[in-house]
Amino acid sequence: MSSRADARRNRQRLLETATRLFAERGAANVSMDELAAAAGVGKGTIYRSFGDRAGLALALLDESERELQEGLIRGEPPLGPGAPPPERVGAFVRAYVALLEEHVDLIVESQTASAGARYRSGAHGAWRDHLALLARTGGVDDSLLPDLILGTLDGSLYRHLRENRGFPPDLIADAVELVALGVFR
Amino acid sequence: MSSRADARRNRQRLLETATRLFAERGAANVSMDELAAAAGVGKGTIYRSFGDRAGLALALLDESERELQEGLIRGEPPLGPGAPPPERVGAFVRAYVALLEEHVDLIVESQTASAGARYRSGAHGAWRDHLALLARTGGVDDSLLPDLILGTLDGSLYRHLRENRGFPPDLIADAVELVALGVFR
DNA sequence: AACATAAACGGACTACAGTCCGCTTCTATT
DNA sequence: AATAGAAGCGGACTGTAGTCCGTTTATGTT
Repeated sequence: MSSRADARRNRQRLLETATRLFAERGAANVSMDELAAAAGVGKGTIYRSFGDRAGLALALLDESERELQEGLIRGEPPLGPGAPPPERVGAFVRAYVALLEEHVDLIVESQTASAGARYRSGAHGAWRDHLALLARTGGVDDSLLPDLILGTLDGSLYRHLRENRGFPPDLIADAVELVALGVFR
Repeated sequence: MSSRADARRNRQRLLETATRLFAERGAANVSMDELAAAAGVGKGTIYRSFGDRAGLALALLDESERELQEGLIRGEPPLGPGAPPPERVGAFVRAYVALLEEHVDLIVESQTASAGARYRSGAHGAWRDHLALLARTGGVDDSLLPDLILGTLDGSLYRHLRENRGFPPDLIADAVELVALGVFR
């Protein structure tokens, strides 16, 4: 990691403080100045550690995203290896909807900054790779379909469907699964 | 429209000036202050007319979106009425990709502002309604699938696929069509 | 322990979206 | 034509993301 201990400590404090503040008042209602003040550091320190607001959101998502990745690689089937591709696609969709349900705010924050920050994140690449692998295994074109399926799992779309249109997570997951399986037939 | 002639005139000038500036330097590189100055009005006038940046983008998109809507309602099949639903879905996808190709920047701008501005726009509702009608006609669930298909046509995703991943419009349209037809089978 | 130096810090500063409200201009009415 | 009131205007102001750079501090070296 960072060579200096104080930097690691500050980063850790920022992550903890951000988690708390975001939980208390909603990510969208916490400014970077407030976060800096609450964590007792200068604003520059946040930006040194995380680059920008999207980077902070991505860092806060990191743990949950790693867990899901772990499940995909080493978990029990059908999420992990062993089950036929269509079932694994369904399991992934459900797991990702659970992630959305818990962290929409962060996921949306991670998208808001300058064009396509999230698409270039490591986690997003992992989801794409996973779906691409399943596609190849199932004999399906793997170049664009993974991105399109992930498009149906977009954060602001999910929030819109949940909050404005009133659909429950299960129904959304069912519909996304239907779309995904339509191409994995 | 507005009751006052000067307001209509200012709105028109703003639309023309914005079109020109956006074309010259890219929408993302034109600030609201610059636009106001270039159009010779105060900044408040922009906000009175368009609400916010997303509203301005939506207004600039209006003409092209109306054309597409017109094509859906009164155009020749397969875009217009008369062809079987799956063919009409394909035609819509291609037409929408053409719209994206021409106006990604504006479409992305129309999404950037506060949560889900675009989802609540009239045009987006029209696309959803259109796909929902086709779904019903084809005996397919129409509650969520239209939104998910539109999710695969998201502006920032499209830009990412075009600019970062290097796919040409045709391939993207093919893939989206495949996804859409997968559920409309 | 003292030092050199690179890493990290912090807060003033910039640029920008969006708000607010006192002032101006249009227009319907007489 | 004069007028009153509503509609619209404009630019100073606010809040916030992100940058910049002079100052401070951690750490490896002697």
